[in-house]
Amino acid sequence: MESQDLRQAGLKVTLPRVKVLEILENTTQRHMSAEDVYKALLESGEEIGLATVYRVLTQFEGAGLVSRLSIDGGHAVFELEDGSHHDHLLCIKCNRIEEFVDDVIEQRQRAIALEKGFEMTDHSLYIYGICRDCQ
Amino acid sequence: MESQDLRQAGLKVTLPRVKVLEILENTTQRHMSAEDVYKALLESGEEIGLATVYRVLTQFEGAGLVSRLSIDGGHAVFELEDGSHHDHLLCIKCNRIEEFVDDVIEQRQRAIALEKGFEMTDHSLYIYGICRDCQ
DNA sequence: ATGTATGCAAAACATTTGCACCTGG
DNA sequence: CCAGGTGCAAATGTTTTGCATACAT
Repeated sequence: MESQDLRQAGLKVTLPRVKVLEILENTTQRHMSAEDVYKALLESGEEIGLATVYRVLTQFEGAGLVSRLSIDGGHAVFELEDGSHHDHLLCIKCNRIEEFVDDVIEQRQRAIALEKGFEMTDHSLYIYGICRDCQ
Repeated sequence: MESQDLRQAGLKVTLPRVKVLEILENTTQRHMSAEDVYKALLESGEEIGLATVYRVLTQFEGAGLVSRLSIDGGHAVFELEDGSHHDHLLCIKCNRIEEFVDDVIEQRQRAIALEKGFEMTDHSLYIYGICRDCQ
């Protein structure tokens, strides 16, 4: 139940937060922008402001419930956090997003950070291309 | 000489283009935002509009004279293109940007795209961390 | 009750665009 | 001369914020 997740995350259980979480959990589309979530809310008859959607998603990110991807600069999409780190492949034609995990890359990144004297805190990797269906 | 580079890139040699290119070539700071370039122009006494700086940088990108990096979503910086592909390490404290090349990662990316049926067109990899001097 | 959350409208921000004017070849 | 480039101001799209009101605990 969503209320539990919210309470555990230290967030007060409010209608907008429950509804946004419901949308994220029930969508077939794993990656949604704030606007997408907002539209989905309107479609399910919820009167929630776009500003609130942004606020809620940002809080969810802070609480570790979702993660934010920054696609092509100036457009964020959110995905439910499932604990498993992964990177993304994006189709530049249909905007499909696929996920992948690659231990070799993960390890090399750590090695590079070390070499350069950086304490790695995060990384972002996007592979852009044309997916099977769009070729 | 800058005029040559511009002509070769198929761009008419105009004052704004020459000046922007000069800034990029003479700055110690390899990575500059449009705003940075604009300010540098003002400081060197050039009256060039910010809109023009954006237009020029975009044309330069198209012509392969510079490449555009999209840092943390919604803020682009430009670097002179030197022909060598590389990725970036960013210090989250001092905003320093370092470059690196890693063939293992490059190759793995290609392999992943292939596996997923994507025809890879591009990729972006940023490692975030705290640099030696900021730790 | 009371501190937090929300809605709305307005602001912020980086970037782009329309249009009249200017300029390079 | 004339296509293309520029400056300015206004528009854009996304995200954030101020503030008065509403709500969860």
